[in-house]
Amino acid sequence: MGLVIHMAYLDRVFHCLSDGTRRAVIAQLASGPASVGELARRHHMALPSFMKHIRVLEESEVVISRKTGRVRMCQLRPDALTAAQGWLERERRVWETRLDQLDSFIETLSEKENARGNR
Amino acid sequence: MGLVIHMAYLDRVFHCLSDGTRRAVIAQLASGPASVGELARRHHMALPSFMKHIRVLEESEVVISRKTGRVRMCQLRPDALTAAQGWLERERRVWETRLDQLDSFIETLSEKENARGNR
DNA sequence: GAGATATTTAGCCGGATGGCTTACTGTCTT
DNA sequence: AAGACAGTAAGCCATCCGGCTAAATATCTC
Repeated sequence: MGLVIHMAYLDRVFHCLSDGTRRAVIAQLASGPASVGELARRHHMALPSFMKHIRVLEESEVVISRKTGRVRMCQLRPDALTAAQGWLERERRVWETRLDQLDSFIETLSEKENARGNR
Repeated sequence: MGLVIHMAYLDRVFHCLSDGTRRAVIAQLASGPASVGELARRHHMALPSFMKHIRVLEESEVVISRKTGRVRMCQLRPDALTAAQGWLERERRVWETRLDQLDSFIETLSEKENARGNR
């Protein structure tokens, strides 16, 4: 049950990362907070279009923003990318373990092969 | 120029990962190859719908498949997730470096603060 | 309080996505 | 050669995506 939520969360994070503009924003925010306006200026894009990206970034919990006066400042969340990274690492671990097992299986096979050859 | 291609590639990989069904397929393939039919059976889904996922997985170069006779076997590519993982790690590194710098900046500040206090 | 500034809201648009069914094409199996 | 089986092709459909413009809403600044 909590699993479903978790799934939907990964859906959102990876979807968020699947767009070049959003990845660029993340990259920029990694070196410090910035206002929506500052961020938008670097991407030849109308502000309302850009705002949609900000919303996606926030909904996927990669970015937080807070408005003071008329300017909204954005920053990366401390644990922004850990969920995505975590999933990838776990999968990779399974996958590599299996490859290792396969290797040693093949090794075993060729040892047997040798043994047979030495008969 | 090669950069653009690289971007589009990341787009595809992350988009590929943004769907729970496809992540489940990857998880399953991590523990060994399987046919399209076997894979489809575990996801209450019509085969043609499922095939679209397989196509996405192949286009994002996460999975390879080969048809022998009437059955198509799928497996993970050896370097399936490295691009995605690589991007995440690089971003995270920048982000953490900055946090460290921020820490030491704050530390410097409070040292100055102390110095001033000691005047 | 008028005007500049920084968003924000609303809504349009073409194209992609992710599900479906139905019909076709090969490849076994008997 | 007939029928079962595994996958594909074609095309329908609702919804989402990522861009746009035009108009509204605050919040400075003078």
